[in-house]
Amino acid sequence: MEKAKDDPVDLEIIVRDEPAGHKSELRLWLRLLSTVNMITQEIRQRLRAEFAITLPQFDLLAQLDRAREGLRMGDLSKRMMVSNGNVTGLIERLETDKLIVRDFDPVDRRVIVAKLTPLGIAKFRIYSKAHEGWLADMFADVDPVTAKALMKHMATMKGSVAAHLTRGA
Amino acid sequence: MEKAKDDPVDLEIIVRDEPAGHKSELRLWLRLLSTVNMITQEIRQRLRAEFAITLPQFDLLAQLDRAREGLRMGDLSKRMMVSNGNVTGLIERLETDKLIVRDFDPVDRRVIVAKLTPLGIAKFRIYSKAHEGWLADMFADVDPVTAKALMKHMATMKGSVAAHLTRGA
DNA sequence: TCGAACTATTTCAAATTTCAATGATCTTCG
DNA sequence: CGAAGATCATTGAAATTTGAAATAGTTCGA
Repeated sequence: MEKAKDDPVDLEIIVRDEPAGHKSELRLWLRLLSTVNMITQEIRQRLRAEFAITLPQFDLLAQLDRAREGLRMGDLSKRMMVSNGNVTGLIERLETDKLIVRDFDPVDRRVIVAKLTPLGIAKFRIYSKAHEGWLADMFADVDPVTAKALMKHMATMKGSVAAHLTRGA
Repeated sequence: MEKAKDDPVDLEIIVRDEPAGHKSELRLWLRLLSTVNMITQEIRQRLRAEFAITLPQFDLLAQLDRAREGLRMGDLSKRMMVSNGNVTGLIERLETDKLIVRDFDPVDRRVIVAKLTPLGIAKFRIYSKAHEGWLADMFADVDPVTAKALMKHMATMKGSVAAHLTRGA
């Protein structure tokens, strides 16, 4: 006796789980997102309260600190994962504050390279140390084993995501 | 023969690890952040391309979809982890599009409750299904064991962070 | 070498976002 | 009751952010 496609039980399951039961992925995503948001807001608030600097500006300084020879606007945009126009505005404000400078590339005159000034380096050193301390505080109850597992599993997840992007497949 | 504090090797380690060796926390944070950014940008782009809706608007609709009886502006603000003023602007645009409505609370006239319209419910249902599918795609290479471990470990991390916030301890 | 196709950056409009200040309403307590 | 203090939401200014269009410069093939 055949059953399959007309089995009422199967239909019931299908209806309840429309359309493909991806709830667990959604839950994982929401947990990831809310945790990151929580941390982000805490850092934003502390940067403002203690150093009167915004989080996006801190992020940009951090990129330049890691690349002392400077970065092109486009590279900054890619590394920060924000739009080109966004970087232009941030750079303008930081240049006004004398924390960075813009230099034209003599070889390719379309290219602009931004780098930290000595003042920018000095100030970021201070911000950066505090920032690391805040993270260590917030992660204090995460034991090393858990942290290590997270590093590994997040690498897996990041790889999966990167492999399934619409654009940069 | 005593050694300890004058041991050159120990000093070397200390110097290299100034000021308190929180590099591993920083690395974990950056990995978390970049992964979430990658996913966020992908979802933002797909929402725009396929449904002509912005990510913040989708997020707000999602909150209201989970609370069919409606939410106060302040609750929306807390759940979305954004400022009060931000929610006001988002709600105004969504109200213009007839996706949500605002009602005064008859008991407490300071309170405003936002809820989905039937149109909002119908449209969000479509957006939501697509959204879940995109997540499932992006997480396709994350095996269930890894996913389960991530759920658990992210709960630990979220708890640690929540316990060490400046504000809402 | 000319011009079409690319590439790097800026510009612009609209939306988002924060933070502080304001307005309106409630609550409490003398 | 009635004012001080607390709560809820909006407003306004400045910064951030996106996405598309515009600018300027480079490259490469006919």
